[in-house]
Amino acid sequence: MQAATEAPAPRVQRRLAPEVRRRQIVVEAARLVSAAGFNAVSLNDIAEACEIRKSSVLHHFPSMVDLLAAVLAYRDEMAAPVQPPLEELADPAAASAFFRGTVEHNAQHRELVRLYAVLRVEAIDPSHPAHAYFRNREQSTIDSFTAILAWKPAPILAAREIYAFWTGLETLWVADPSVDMLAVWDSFASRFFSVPSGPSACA
Amino acid sequence: MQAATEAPAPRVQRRLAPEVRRRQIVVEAARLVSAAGFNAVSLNDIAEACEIRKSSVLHHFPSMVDLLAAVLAYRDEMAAPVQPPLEELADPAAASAFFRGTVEHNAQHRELVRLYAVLRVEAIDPSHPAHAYFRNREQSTIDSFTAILAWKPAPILAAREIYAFWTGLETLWVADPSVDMLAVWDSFASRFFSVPSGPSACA
DNA sequence: AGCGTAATCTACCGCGCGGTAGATATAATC
DNA sequence: GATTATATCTACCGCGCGGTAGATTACGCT
Repeated sequence: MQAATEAPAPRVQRRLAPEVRRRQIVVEAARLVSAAGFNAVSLNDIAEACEIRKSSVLHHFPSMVDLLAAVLAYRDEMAAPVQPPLEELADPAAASAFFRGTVEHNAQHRELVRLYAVLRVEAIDPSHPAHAYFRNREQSTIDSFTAILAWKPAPILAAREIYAFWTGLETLWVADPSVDMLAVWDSFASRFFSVPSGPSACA
Repeated sequence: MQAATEAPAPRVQRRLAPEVRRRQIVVEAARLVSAAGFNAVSLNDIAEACEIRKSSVLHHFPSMVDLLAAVLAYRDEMAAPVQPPLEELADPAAASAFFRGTVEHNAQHRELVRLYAVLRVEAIDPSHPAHAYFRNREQSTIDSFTAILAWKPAPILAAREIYAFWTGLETLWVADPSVDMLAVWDSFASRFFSVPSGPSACA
């Protein structure tokens, strides 16, 4: 029966290169925020995930809002592997393939999709620190879609439709991982990208 | 130059019947939560909106979580005007009309739609007090849709598709009121509810 | 091995949080 | 008008929040 009830955590102070630590903080913050939303995550939560103190987090990021900005930049960096020029997507087949490929890609990056879905809705509130970011991003995304869907009778309407479905599907999938996102996408896309005036469309 | 720099708020203590006050608290809480999410609203915010103290709010509701439950019950109460039996919706025309009518109805109740959209995503987190509520609600909604869409080749897939689009569209509309929700809905529904084997479908 | 930089730490600040306890005052009833 | 029930109030509690100040210590460099 040793009397040693002490030393529950033999912590050793470990020092990381600034860029390494910064990256770790951003990654852990993204993980926590994607799970519970920015409003539900504290400086201490992030510090604990990195096994440091909150003042050390603030040494690398001046404030929580700055850290959130870094998280958004991190998401952008991770979620844009390839972006072909819009001119190459200006017909139904190319557009369909592009969208499907992106859905396929996102289906393998659950956490990033969840981060986007959660923050986007939280940021509807104009006082949310990510409000402007998402307003701009949403606008430019729908603008791109409108350009891609120029062959549709009502491109703006179609762009809003596909964006609404896309985000709705991702949210559904984030809430329930058992949903086969690609199957639901194909169900939608088979109608959305069909050309009803074509010779074989009504077989 | 009157020296009276006092009495900025000539407050009079007003007493309301419990059911009236309870209702007021729930309505104001719903308004605030729909705007910023449950995580961003405090007891004090709600009390101020009712022009009482937070301890008075807690006199009517034992805790914030109980108040949230009341808010959810309030939403259910407001958002279910008529619900025809499923058997009457078992064909494309009836289903299409039912869905369209509900979208039309929701387009006139922005705040309730926003409340649902915001809480639903916040509650993806299992530790959120509304998590179980939305898990159940989402499941039963998709189950109902599956029954209504039994005439589709893949009813479950179709149910998830229409639910994803619906919620995505509502979220898009909540974030940007300039979106014509009904027009985007019709764009989607005209394909979703069309019967490609019909004689006039490909005119 | 010794030095200097700076990443990390401890300690603290003011504030607002959800919630509790008990005093006060409003309004219905007799 | 006096009595009573209770809605509302004031005051307080412990805690965790984001953020600051300054001491400490790990590590690269010579």
